[in-house]
Amino acid sequence: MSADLTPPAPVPTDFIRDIVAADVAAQRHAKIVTRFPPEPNGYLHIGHAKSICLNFGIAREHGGVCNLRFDDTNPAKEEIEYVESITTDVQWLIAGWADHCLGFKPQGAHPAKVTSHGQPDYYLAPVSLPAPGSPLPASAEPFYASDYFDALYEYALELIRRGQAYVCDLNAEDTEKYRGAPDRPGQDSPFRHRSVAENLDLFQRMKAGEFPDGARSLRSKIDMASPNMWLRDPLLYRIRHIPHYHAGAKWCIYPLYDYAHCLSDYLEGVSHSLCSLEFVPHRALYDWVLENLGLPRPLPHQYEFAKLVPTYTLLSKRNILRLVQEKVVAGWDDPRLPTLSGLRRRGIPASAIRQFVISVGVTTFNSVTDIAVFEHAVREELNRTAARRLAVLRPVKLVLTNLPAGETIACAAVNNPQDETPTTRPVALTREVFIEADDFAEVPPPKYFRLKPGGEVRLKYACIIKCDELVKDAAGAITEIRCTAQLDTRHGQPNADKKVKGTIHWVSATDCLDAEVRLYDRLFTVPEPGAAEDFMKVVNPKSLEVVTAKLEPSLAGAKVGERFQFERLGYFTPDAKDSSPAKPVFNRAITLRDAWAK
RNA sequence: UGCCCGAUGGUGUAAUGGUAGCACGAACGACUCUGACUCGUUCUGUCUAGGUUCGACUCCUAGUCGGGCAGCCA
Repeated sequence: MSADLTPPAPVPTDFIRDIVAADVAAQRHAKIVTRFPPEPNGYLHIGHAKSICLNFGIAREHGGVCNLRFDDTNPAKEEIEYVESITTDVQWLIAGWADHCLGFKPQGAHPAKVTSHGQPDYYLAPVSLPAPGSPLPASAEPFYASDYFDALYEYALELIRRGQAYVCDLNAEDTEKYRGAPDRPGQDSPFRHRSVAENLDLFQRMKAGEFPDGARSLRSKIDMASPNMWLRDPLLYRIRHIPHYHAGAKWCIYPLYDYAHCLSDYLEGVSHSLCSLEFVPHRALYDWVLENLGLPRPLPHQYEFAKLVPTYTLLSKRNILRLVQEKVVAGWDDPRLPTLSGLRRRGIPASAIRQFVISVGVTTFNSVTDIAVFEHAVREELNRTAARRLAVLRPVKLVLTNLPAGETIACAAVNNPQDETPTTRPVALTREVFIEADDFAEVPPPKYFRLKPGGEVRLKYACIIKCDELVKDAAGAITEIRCTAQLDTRHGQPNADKKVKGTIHWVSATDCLDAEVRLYDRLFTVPEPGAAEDFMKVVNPKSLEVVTAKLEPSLAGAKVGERFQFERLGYFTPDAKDSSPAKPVFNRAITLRDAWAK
């Protein structure tokens, strides 16, 4: 977790931040508490990054806290693998930016019985840090909705006592029939008018495991004729005789999202509960549960915003899972995927992801964001921070005929021209070098600045060379380009200022490193793969190209997490899984902008 | 064809009854030991029709178009 030296970008306001600011001004909450509540059933992607940056952003702007909470109320889908990856990804994304706002709870802690305003209540606070910004103790852990099952059960009992919930014996099919349709009112369940005593008895027996899966459910008693389908006596609990990855085998009844989520927010003292637009119809239910329990503390409120939809990418967990299962990609962390682990492995800095999702803004309009906005944020960050190195992806041999074999000419290469006081490193020019195949054309197209027969070009950081002659094999392919080096055009030499139109990169053929380099391109060929009949049919067959490149020797020490600009090519990082000193593997995060290619 | 939500350039977003701005993108140009970066110029917008008002992107009405809602998923 390195410090982020990015100057604090001005945070644009939005309608949610306006609401929070008004609540702060009115002192409606003792503290601003938000939460990021993923279900641990998949990996986090860049869409989640928008939610993370909103929730943590609001917390940090108000000296508040944002709890990481696993919304794990469906044991059929959730796995420990996902809680681990999600925890890692969240911490990576906010490191150096909002890590001091991350809300974790003491290990093993459950909501405590407390008294609030003279009333019995439950509450679970995040660990309190000795000083603001101090690191979380190793004993802290994320919040889990499944830690609230006891409290949730007590609240359900209370709802029953208040006559607001009942045990229903309808099966799933009949429940659906009774619910009616959006343009047709539903019908009351025949079990809607059971006595409180009978409901209490039945619900306790549900918990005790007396009934099979689906035999009964606990339902809210709201309005079967409501125009809002989510108010037609929605289920609160279902019976599932399966163990839970976190709660163990204790339960066979599990709460549903709409019941668990609002109460989880309440238990944690959440002030603002932010979710995406598809939950708008659920908001009335969120409020109903909280309001009908007579809770003593201030209630959290739900606000909704539009999801991020970038072009040329697929964001739903279900679809990403399919790409993984059908081996279109190599795993959840394949660098072509928009998962946070994939983006990290590809070499995308967390700060660029943050900058991107923040720049997109927060509204209630379902929009599609041009992926170019993301690419711009990545380039802007990497241009500022990445050290420059020389590397040749598709090497062609070039011989400097006036330079004796074995002689080396010391040159100084700038590490990052964007630094206020750029430093340099030595690179050695030798008789034989590699240049990029693209940088030579026997028959140059119009306006070609690079090397051509009889032409001159500068070898970056070295000198100007002139192309004298080509050596070809029997098939006519160029095997060697023979040039003369104009050594007096080196930096500090009399003709250093001589101008040529083109400058190309190079690597010494006798002092270089072989490396596998993975060149990634968009995974899909169309802007909205999700709108295609079958997104499998619009997968880009050229999304990955692997080359054996020649690298300048200093790249031997490259470490995972370091990012480099290979000059004139793009930004690259060692692959976290496959790269080793003996066999370096680099991933291309993104190319440089290339006006010439167009 | 019930209810809810939304609509500003190619894209995203700002303007909260008072000059429609910013960013991405595109085109052209300058600069350049990265055809990068940087800089300059240009491009394109308030869904429609009424109404309120001195004045409407903003408020009202109707329409059009788009999205959402009928899991014992979240």
